[in-house]
Amino acid sequence: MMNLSIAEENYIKSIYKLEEEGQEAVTTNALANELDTKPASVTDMAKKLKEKQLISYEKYQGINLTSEGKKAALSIIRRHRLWECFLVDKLSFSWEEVHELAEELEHVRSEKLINRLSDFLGNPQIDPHGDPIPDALGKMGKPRVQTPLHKAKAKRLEVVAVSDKSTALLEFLNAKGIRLGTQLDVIERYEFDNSIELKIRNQPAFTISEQVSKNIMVKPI
Amino acid sequence: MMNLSIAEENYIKSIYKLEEEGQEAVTTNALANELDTKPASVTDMAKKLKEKQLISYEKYQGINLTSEGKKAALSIIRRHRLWECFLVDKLSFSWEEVHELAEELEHVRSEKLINRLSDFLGNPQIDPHGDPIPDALGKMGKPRVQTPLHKAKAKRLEVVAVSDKSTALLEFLNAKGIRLGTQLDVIERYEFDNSIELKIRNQPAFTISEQVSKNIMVKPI
DNA sequence: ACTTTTATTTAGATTTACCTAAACTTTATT
DNA sequence: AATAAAGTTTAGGTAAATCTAAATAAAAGT
Ligand SMILES: [Mn+2]
Ligand SMILES: [Mn+2]
Ligand SMILES: [Mn+2]
Ligand SMILES: [Mn+2]
Repeated sequence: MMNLSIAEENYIKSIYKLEEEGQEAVTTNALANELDTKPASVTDMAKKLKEKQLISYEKYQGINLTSEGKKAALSIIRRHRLWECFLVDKLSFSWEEVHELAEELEHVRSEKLINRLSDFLGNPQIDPHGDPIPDALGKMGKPRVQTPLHKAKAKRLEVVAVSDKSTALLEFLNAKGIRLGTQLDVIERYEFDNSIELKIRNQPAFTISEQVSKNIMVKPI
Repeated sequence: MMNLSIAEENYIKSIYKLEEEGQEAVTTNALANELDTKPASVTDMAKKLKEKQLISYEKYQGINLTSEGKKAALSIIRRHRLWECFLVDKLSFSWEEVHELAEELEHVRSEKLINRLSDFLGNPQIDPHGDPIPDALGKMGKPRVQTPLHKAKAKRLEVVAVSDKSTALLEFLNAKGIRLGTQLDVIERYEFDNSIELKIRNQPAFTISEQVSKNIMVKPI
């Protein structure tokens, strides 16, 4: 596997993410938006990554990772999520603080370092946001059947992941007492704005917007 | 303190190192050599760092860090050495493996991260090569009176640091059983090539070159 | 089918961090 | 003091990663 620049790694990771979110072919605009850059820059980089055989790309046809590209993406994601575990488990950061830091730490490329880190952490399977961690060979468990709260049918649910890692959302969840493993009772669903009234065991009920519930992944208990 | 690029940080750190080694003003050539780059590139960067007020520099007169520059250098060195401690103490790397990795990790700039890391490690005072670690305020203990083995007078000595961090030297020292804290008996000094015959407690005596002894810092016991 | 809107690409610049080759200073040697 | 050698800077260029503005293609509306 060849050496990628930090910029190239960030592109690969974002392409992986958008593909995972369902995009058949990742569009120039979607990538520009995800990476907070301009479409023209994406087109430039697309040519370069195609040259390196990490993506398939034809003018106006969007982008897809090749199997080489997927391998690279999984390796970067593994680093990212292990560093997040380290920060939370060992340095007592909270889940809304670690994404930005891991965004930088993930670019230190050393197999040996990352495998030792994994051992040191007890080879964790999920990161602080509930996302699965690829193993040293790039295997990432099952695709994880993620039901977002706004589509869940059961009344009693457990939080298994959050899909948006922004500080804004995570701080909101902190304030409401929602974290990984939290058990929720759905009291009411309001059709008007798709808001949901929730209750956590000994606490008073509260309401969250659809925007929020879309980003909370749950499983029935 | 402004934001420095990785390249700028590496320059600042190298200037600090060369100043520490005694250079009144750091020369263009010395820096180019230290950073494995070309003198013309050093001149370019010198202009930029002067602009940012991190160094004082006049054409043909060499380079010196300003107090701002020193502050920046100490912060980078703190990060470098704490990561080295982490790698050795927590991930069981050996001392010859950690310099290159720390060379990358040091560029993740977060006060909070580095202070938590320091706490996590028990606020160590010296790194795996015997070098002192600046505290959060940039204080670095005493300048440490480092006697290189080739100049030491006493017969019984303890290894307190190594000044060259190359894998080559450190692996050589590993092979000879020399590490931090090792106690050495000087058996003989050969005037011809300044080689030194040494003995470590239960082991057979062996001889090291001046090249090596220059890089082993000792104190009498 | 034609037109408007949206998405994407190209053309041409910019910034950072390098480089080589040539010019210029400083220092050392006759 | 004059010349040679060594060190340093300038001039001009390259590659990566970005940008804006203009051109072109695809999609959506009528
Ligand atoms: Mn990143
Ligand atoms: Mn995460
Ligand atoms: Mn470095
Ligand atoms: Mn060190």
